[in-house]
Amino acid sequence: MLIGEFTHTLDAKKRVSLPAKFRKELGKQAIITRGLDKCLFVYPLYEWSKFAEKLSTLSMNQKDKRDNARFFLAGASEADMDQLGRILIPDYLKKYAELKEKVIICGVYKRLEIWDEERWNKYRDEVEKDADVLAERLGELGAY
Amino acid sequence: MLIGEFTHTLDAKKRVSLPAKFRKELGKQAIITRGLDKCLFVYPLYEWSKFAEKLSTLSMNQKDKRDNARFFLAGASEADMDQLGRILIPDYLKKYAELKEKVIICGVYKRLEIWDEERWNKYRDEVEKDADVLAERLGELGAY
DNA sequence: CAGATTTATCCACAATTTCCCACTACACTA
DNA sequence: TAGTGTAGTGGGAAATTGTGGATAAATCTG
Repeated sequence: MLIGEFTHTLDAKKRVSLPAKFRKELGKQAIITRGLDKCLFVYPLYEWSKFAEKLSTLSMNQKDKRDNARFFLAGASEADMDQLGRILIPDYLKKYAELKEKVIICGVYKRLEIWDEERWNKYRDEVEKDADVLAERLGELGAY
Repeated sequence: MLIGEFTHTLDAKKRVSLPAKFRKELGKQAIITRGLDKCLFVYPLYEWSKFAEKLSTLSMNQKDKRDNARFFLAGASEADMDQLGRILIPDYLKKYAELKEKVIICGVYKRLEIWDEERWNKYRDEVEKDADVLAERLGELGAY
């Protein structure tokens, strides 16, 4: 189970080291793909293959299915770790997620997510704000 | 497994080098043909024969199926790589896909697709906008 | 058949990627 | 607190990749 939040740096050669905690679980090979909300997803190979297999069997005759397959498959890339547990972020994924030097790596159960630090902070602030509102309402309604 | 996205150039002699990553999987010969959404499909020989087999056994008495078969089969052409892993794009395919100098080569699991860079970017932006749909699909396919 | 144009094969350069090792920082142990 | 180990970061050298061009073979044309 991949949980926790880490700040790492993306070096000039577009490498990031994955938190040591996650390495055994990911094994030697992981797949990195476009994720939702402009972050990147990192899956252990076996998790991803299941997903890819399903995607690839979607009928080619329907445009929305083709679109989906392209987004996730073309957006994916094998990320094999070097001996120090770092992976390489392909250019197009770096652009997609707008990664700068500092990135956030967080575990979300079966996958990791990689965020640009700034975008992550903004995102989290918003979620937290919403949570306050939610909590307030709950309080008003006497749900505590 | 052919995945990933690469930007390459189509030179004056209508050659493109295929990403090194894909070469072993494609072998010395591939089939290139018209693809859907105005891109080109590139199949490894083995995958192509399966695909062609399927196409040719489609019922001959439905017009749309016949059209389909013609579209893919008549448009196909052998693409043998030179020693540096480049293939030649026939004129009629170059026109069909409106290829200019910069092209995108992306892997969609069992085939490659070749897109004109501009068209690809526009296309992807649109797909990306439908994040809701993507998220939904992810859910359906059990990627959470 | 000669000349011209296209097509194929080969080579060379430059830039990127890959692989390896070194350094620092922090934590845990003795 | 010194010592040991691990984790994260940075950089150098070698190998590979992508691209453009040169030369040779083939095809076309008048």
